[in-house]
Amino acid sequence: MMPALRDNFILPISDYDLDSTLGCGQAFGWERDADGWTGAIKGRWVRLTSVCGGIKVQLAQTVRDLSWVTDYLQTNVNIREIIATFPKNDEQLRGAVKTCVGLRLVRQDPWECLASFILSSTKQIVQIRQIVCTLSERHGSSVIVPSGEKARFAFPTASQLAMLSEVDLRACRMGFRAPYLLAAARRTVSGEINLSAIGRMELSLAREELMKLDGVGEKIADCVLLFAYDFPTAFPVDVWVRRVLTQFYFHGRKVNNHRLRCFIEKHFGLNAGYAQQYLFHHVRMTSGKNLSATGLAPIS
DNA sequence: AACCAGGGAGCGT
DNA sequence: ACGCTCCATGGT
Repeated sequence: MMPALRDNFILPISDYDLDSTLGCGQAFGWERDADGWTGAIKGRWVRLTSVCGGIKVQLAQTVRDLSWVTDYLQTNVNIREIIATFPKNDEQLRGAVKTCVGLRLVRQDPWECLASFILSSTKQIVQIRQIVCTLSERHGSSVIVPSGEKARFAFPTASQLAMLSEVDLRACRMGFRAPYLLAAARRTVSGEINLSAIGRMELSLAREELMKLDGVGEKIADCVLLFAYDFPTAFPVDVWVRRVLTQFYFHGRKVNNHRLRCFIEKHFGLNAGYAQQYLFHHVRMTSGKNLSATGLAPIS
């Protein structure tokens, strides 16, 4: 029997915190208001609200198939099973997990994720959001929204960006990242870099492939591998993660990259990427720094 | 008003 | 392998 045509659903799920998941800097196209988050998945308008027992999903049009939403939100993932794969005797990590209950990883579109993270270098979360928003408004396709809702725009496709000029991109306030993004778009369109094929590669090869792109180093490659592709051991190391790793596991002494990667590989296990996300979120929340500029403070 | 944020390229060591 | 500077922008 076919499921009914509906434009709103409740996804029954526990341990899913929308605020930390959509606001923590893994995806940049979501907008928060008083009671929920609005964004677009695969060019379709979506509004998500935390309700008792799950997540309320509102759409602009009726659908039968919700798999594009559940795939994005990864609501089929059993987070307890993931956490159970973390190292048993790591009290520091356990503590981080405890302070971040409900933090999840979502599964993003590879191009949008790659482009967003090319834009992320040396930028704070609010600024990345700002750039993504401007870029989408000016160069992305408009999305069908329910009556009364404000206009929304999908993140521009590689083809949409490839035909622009560096000047057009710089006008979206992305500075020196403009030539990187433009080249990535053009090389994606030309097929020189094949984003679908990357998902089928072995992790280290996929990483090398992404790092062929100008403006994509280890950190950004790992973000794309973790947030867009199914590589649960990808482990992005930014300054925050490096900081928390040296504190927790190296007595605050500095470690070279090689030793750090060796440690990560042998310590965190099958779902290292999730562990990274908990450590990242935890250290940012507890660093004592003013997070108002990061977009995290008003969310939590 | 200088300085900071903070990833990657490109350099020199 | 390591360290340094620059990049563009917006916030403090």
